[in-house]
Amino acid sequence: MARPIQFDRKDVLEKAMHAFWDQGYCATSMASLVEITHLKPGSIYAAFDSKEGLFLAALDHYGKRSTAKIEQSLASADTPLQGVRDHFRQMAESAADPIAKRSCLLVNTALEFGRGNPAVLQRVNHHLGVIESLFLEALESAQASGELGEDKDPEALAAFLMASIWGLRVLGSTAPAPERTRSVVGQLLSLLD
Amino acid sequence: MARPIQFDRKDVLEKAMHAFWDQGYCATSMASLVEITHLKPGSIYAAFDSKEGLFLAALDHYGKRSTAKIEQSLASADTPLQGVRDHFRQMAESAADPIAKRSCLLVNTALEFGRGNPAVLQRVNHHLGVIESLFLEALESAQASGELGEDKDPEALAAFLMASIWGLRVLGSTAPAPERTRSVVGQLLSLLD
DNA sequence: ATCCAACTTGAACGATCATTCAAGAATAAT
DNA sequence: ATTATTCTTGAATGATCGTTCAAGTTGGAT
Repeated sequence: MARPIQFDRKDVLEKAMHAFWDQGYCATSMASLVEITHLKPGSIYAAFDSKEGLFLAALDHYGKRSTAKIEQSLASADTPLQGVRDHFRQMAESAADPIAKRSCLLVNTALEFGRGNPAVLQRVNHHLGVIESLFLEALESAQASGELGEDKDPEALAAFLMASIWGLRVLGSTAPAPERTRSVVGQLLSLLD
Repeated sequence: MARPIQFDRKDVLEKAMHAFWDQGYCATSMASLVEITHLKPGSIYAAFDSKEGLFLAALDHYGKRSTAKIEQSLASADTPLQGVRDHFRQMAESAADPIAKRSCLLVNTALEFGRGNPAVLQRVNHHLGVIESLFLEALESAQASGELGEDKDPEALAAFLMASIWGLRVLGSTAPAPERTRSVVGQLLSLLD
């Protein structure tokens, strides 16, 4: 029995996410968020409590977005292992595209906040954990079907794949050479054979 | 024929480096740098021009420090390939130690500055390039002596090792489990066999 | 039609930001 | 001892930071 919210929350989160992704948490000012979201300060604070609140919401938005993309890669492949390969090849290609976003917001956040902010780090670890479990699931399924050798350790491989993703993301923001990224992906995927 | 500088430049750079390493460039205020270095604002600006100038100097200090450490690992090993292995094992152990510094200042910097600041990114890429060339040298030397198989590609492996370092550094700042890091290192080193 | 709770607005807040600068202190050369 | 030059000091600068709030606006409930 009152005035309903005027803005589209998803749209605002998407815009805020890109701002934080591009510039980092600290370097993204409230003034720029006001400009980007076309909201006034009061509306932002009413909806998200604080700059950190808005950031956490944007982080969750990013997390869901990322896991959905991976789930799609895995689901649309012929076999589980092929899905994993597809996702990494796709990552290598997008790293070559200058328009595609650099690095990974989760990684950026983990590094920017250090051990300083438990609430933020817990959220980051949660999303990273979900992603890793998707890979682990695929690897275990591949092993069950005989696609992945019995001598392989799915858990160790999943952890390794996560570390590789992070490395690739950093690689993408330093060396823009496409063949370089493809070469690294080729190396790491050879561990799945 | 004038008053000489009173402070030890290396000492100041070391302190500033740790501050930037811990908190990032943006989150490290001039006020905190004044406190940490025990210099007054005027002295800092006289010696380093600006906050960014001090940061670049601290970044170079970090770069030299890092390359020296790797050179030592490689030089003190029995064989080139063993030196590479030693360095990664050592990295896995230090990642398990909560006292050891998290992540890598070069990577943090690359991610924090994005494509925004060419001067900073160029410096980061330079230091990363030096480190990669050290690994490449070791791998080529190993191949020449027959320690590394002729079927391996030293350049691709060196690029892969760099990506792995970055992944490990991120891993260290998210999941503190030591056996996890050791497992990842084991996986990636198996590519050298 | 009226009312009231919720949302929106935009100016204003004190705090902190990086930076400057004039005055004081210290040294090397004369 | 004097001078010339540089470094050090610490208060002050304007800008920008995240945040608040009182006034204005809107729309569902009665």
